Amino acid sequence: MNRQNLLLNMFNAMLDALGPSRWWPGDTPFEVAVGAILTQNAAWINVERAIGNLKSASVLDPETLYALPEERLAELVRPAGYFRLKASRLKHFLAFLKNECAFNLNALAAFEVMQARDMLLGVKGIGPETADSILLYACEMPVFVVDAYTGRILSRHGLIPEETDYAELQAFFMDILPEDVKLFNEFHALLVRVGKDFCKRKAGLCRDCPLGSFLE
DNA sequence: CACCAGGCAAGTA
DNA sequence: TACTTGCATGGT
Repeated sequence: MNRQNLLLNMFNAMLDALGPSRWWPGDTPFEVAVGAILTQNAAWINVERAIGNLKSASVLDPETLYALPEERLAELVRPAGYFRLKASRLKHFLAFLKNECAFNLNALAAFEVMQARDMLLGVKGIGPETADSILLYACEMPVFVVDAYTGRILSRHGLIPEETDYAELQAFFMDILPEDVKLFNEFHALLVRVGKDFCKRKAGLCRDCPLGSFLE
């Protein structure tokens, strides 16, 4: 079986088992981007609380959040953890949005994907996964998002070495798959769902994985 | 109680 | 370059 069919079969196995995902959760591209920063090393349920706080306070839009004092912002995003750090990162991102995008993420659509990616990576607090999540899920640009689950699932099924880094993992998908936003979106969403429900850090908690018989 | 969750940057050697 | 550490809340 060649590598492309391997990946597509893997995708279909997850899709058959779990159904389509309708991702990323968020009402607007800006909310998606904020969620991408808040979810760094945090449980999504806690990010939902933080976003709920921002909505309740009616501050979840670029201009209002830019003007909000950082201490007040930190207070609102507290449930997401690392709250002072994340308030600072959101402020860096908001300054970028104001200065480079006229407060509108759609401005990134004017650039090539990798150029937009480099711009985001220049923001302090935005690393590869956060940048790619914003590009794919908020801007609908074709980059494959890698996360902790991606490497864990692939290495546990013997497809890659455990120490494979972000760029290599991303290339593993992007060198093979067609450049398709919908495919990249659903593929990553399914990997996260499989990761959450079946592929915990402890290898023992890996029963009934949709990919369990995938490579037998 | 210990461990974990959709990372990232800064410091050390 | 390759490791290590700080950042923090809330669920299991």
